[in-house]
Amino acid sequence: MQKRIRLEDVAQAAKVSTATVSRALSLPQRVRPATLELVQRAVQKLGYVPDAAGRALALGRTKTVGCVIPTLDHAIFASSTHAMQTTLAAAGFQLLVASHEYDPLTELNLVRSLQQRGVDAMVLVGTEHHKNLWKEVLQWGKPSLLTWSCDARLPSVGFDNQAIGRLGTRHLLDLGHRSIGMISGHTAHNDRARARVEGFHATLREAGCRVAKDHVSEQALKIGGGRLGLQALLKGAKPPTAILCGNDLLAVGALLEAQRQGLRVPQDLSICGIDNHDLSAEIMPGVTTISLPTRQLGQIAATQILAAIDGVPIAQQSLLPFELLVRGTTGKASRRQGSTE
Amino acid sequence: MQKRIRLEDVAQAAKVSTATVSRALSLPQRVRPATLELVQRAVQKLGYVPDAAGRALALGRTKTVGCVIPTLDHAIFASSTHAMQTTLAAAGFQLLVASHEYDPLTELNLVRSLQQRGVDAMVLVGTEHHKNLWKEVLQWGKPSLLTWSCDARLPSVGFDNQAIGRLGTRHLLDLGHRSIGMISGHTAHNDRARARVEGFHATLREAGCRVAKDHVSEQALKIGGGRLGLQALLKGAKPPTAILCGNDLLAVGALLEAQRQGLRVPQDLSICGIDNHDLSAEIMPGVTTISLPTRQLGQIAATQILAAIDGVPIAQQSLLPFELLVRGTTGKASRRQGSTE
DNA sequence: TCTGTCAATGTAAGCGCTTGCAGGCATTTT
DNA sequence: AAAATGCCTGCAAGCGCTTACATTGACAGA
Repeated sequence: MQKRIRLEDVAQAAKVSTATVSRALSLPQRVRPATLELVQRAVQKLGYVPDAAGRALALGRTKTVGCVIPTLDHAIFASSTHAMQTTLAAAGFQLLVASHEYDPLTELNLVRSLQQRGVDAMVLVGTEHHKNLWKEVLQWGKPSLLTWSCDARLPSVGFDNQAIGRLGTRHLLDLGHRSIGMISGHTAHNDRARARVEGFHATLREAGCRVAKDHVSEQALKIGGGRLGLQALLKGAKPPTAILCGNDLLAVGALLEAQRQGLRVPQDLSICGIDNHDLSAEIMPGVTTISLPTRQLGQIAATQILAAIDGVPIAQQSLLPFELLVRGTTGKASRRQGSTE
Repeated sequence: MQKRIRLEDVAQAAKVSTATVSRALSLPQRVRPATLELVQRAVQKLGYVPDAAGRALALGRTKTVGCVIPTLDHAIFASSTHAMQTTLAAAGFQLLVASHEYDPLTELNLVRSLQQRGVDAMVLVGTEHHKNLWKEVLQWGKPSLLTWSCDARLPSVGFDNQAIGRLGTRHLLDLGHRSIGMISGHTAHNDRARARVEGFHATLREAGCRVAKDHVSEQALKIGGGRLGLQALLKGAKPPTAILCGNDLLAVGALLEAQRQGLRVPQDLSICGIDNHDLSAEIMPGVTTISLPTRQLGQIAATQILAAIDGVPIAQQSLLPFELLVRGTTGKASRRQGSTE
């Protein structure tokens, strides 16, 4: 294992000073073409790779953005994160991703660790965080960005999750359903899930519908959770005739479970998801869902954060649009269903 | 934005030297308890956060591991990567993840960028890479690890992908099928996919079965790909009676498409996947698949890489076990099917 | 020919941290 | 009581890079 090649080695090989090499590499136009050539040849020959630590120390910037997300297991975060990464990479920035599995303390530690590592900016998901996290991020002195939700305390690019919940609920109401349930992700430490449930409740309240306690079930955000959720909702005395699900995996789970139990979807039960997961379009019947532009979210977040790093003032709050995609799992409430109350 | 707090500020506040502060933080037992207390109080009061760049420069190590994967979009990489991250985090290491979307040149650049950033080790996926990547990784001087596949050139922890292809094919043969097709992911730049296809071909050859050209279709690794793949295979003169799919998303796609076309699975068509995706267990009928311990893969990879960083010699090749999970999408070839040839 | 100008290059001072070395002091050993 | 032994602590050198400032030299104008 030969010693690492430093800028100085290149300088020696090219018979110029380290300053010149440095300039040749970062400001080629400030160096005579002949010299540039010389340096490049030396770099080539020695296989020189600049050391980011040294540069970071000298510059005080690392060309790195930290991103702390709840989990990589959901396709949805994978997709927005990936879009961010791509956009940042195009600008020469590296994305440092870390996930905390919905644990606020872990999240706090991840943020600290990223700050230590000198990231130039930080991207967070959601508004609910450890108390200290807010404090430390706000007094950090480098740009931070909230995603998925919006909050006045920090520039944000995300959704009005309550409105998402409302849209889904509205759709079911419009179909004539009056007994509507919800299968949500766990709302502890998850403001997105909570807001969607709030939207659900608010809309029903405004429509004059009562929501039975046992018409809402919290489950893990996966297909199995949807199954369990439906089982729970069906156990009640008056099962709902329509269900809003916190995401599409839950919706698919509910759909599969309904089919297993011999319920016809949508004749006997309507199901609406959120996310527009790949699967929802493919399965039979197609899952009615609310489509969120997640790639766009990542891309916009990246653009904003790059602007912020450059000191350009950025929009405080960007709310992204979303849209209802009616497919096969939602249908008119039957006469009998609708009349119930 | 107040100036960043440095070690020296802490030293001043605690009225000791920077050396003592440094030691207090990294080797507390080599400092008098009273002094330690003093330093800790100062750190606390000033909210000091050590700068990783400075430390990296002084130490020559960054406590960082780079990981370059094809994509975050597949649950399967998300899962192994996540497991790695967790294990590394427990040891105080950060994982730097970057994905290249199956583009060798992008991958090369990512690797270089990570090397620049001074990662202490590198984790790669698969054996197929840009020519220069191999060269540069091998002469890099820090530990690297291959995952998902194995290759003698580098320590590896992964699967015998050809054997995986064989196992699936064997299963279909054992059920009496003789006309077997395969829907694979794109094999360009993807040695895993290619090895599985090879296993498929080899097993059939050994069994004396001919594989028609139009019995193998390459598709994008998603449900839609599975649909298209099945359509392609059914177009041929003698459609196969059983299909091996490169992963479970393809299998589910094939299943859904078969159902749409009125084919009964498994009576008219058997389908076998690879991966054991969540979905496969939930959908009806359950998808027969080969289950791969992906979380374990991530965990083992992390453990190995940590050992390598510590200079402990590690196993050159770790092949992980996998297992056939027979569910509802594969069944005996019907008399008529079996007799064909 | 001399001076002023300007572009190209070199010199050297850090960036924040760790650590080998040496000094200072208290406790033991002789 | 003097010398030896160790434990703490401080001093200062450097890790690899950038950049303000100094220097050099070429060329234009006088």
